[in-house]
Amino acid sequence: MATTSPERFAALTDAAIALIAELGMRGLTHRAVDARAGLPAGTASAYLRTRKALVEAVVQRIADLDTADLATRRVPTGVVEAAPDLDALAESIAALLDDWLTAGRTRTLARYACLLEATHHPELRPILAYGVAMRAQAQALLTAAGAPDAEQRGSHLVAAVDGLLFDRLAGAGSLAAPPPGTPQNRADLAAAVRGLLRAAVS
Amino acid sequence: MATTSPERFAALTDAAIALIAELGMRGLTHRAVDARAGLPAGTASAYLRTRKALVEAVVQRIADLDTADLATRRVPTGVVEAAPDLDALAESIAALLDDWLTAGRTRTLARYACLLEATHHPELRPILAYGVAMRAQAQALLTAAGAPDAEQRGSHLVAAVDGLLFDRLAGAGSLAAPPPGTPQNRADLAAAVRGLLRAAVS
DNA sequence: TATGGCGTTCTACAGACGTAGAAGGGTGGC
DNA sequence: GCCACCCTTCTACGTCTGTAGAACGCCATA
Repeated sequence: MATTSPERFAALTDAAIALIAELGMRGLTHRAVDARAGLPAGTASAYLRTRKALVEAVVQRIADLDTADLATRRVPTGVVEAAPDLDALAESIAALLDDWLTAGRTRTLARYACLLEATHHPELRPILAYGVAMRAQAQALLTAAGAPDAEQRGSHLVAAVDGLLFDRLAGAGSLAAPPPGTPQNRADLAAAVRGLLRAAVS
Repeated sequence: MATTSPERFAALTDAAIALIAELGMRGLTHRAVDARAGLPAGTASAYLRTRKALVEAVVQRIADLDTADLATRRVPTGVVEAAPDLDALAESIAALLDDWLTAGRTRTLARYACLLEATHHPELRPILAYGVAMRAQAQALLTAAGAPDAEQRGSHLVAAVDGLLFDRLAGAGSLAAPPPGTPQNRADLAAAVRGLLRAAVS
């Protein structure tokens, strides 16, 4: 219960996220977190005694960063009106995806690892927060656009966009896809998202 | 090098896949595989001495099962003609997804875990070829349908469909989504896939 | 200056893990 | 009937991991 220094706590969880991204869940150990964070051995164990606590802290941290991230990226103004500017929206979503593939790649990798872990550990459900937020935004958009079945379509839309993200992340389509961070990739992603948006509102 | 009994080998890799699905990559150990397969302790270690070999065998097995699975599910006849029956195709894709969420859930979970693992272990990448096969089919379809940018759109399509699968698997959309295996789920998936197909060919 | 509390750092330990090699046992050739 | 071979099974061992608790040092108070 020695949760006294917030920056120390943040350093630990960030180190844990980096480890998960680099080595997978298997690489997440108390000692590795200490080393990665540059803190004396035993620190992670003192702050988060059990491994469960460690994983839960990671999930909470990712969820917090995600919601903060999504909050700063508001949907472009004028988009949720009756005649939404789908192209502009597609661009901004593509930019988000590209960010999550480059600067935010670490967190994205860790998030998917936790998502998989949450399959058999319901207490990790907070990791789903980003999806919930995105779904809400999508459903609001589709409702405003007057699309039928906004709830269902919004959910499908988010899932499909998530698929694009995972695809680029895992390199499944690496044969033809441009590397993340390049203008081509953003353009390619924007084209894909544009198609998805158009289909959702039609 | 004692790879003598094929059914023993298959039992080991299947047990390994089940373990990954249940406990994640962290649960994949030689001893756990032995126990799960009901074979004497030390068997997995004898067949697949290093952990790397164990993981690679798992990946290979998943890839084999995937390609065998996809080979039996041929695209419905008359679909790749000039006027493809998108609704029928959507139905059959939805059926595949639903199968992979129920009967094939174990393998689906293990596949995503391996996909994530392949991110930092390139030697695992070439073996996970299920996406390649699906992409080829999608691109052939779109080409036949006369869609522009068939290659790019086919890739996006597969990624989006994969997103639907992962979404249902991880329960991200569990708030509103019907449980896998039910007719509602198949119908819901079919609706989503239909939208994606229509957008891809337009 | 002494003292008490509290956050930090270190040490301990049991169990699990990866890996290697020895022991065991059954089968085919001679 | 005997032997050699090879697959299987068992044992060994050094390392890593999770978890606990003791030792330490710092700061505030008296």
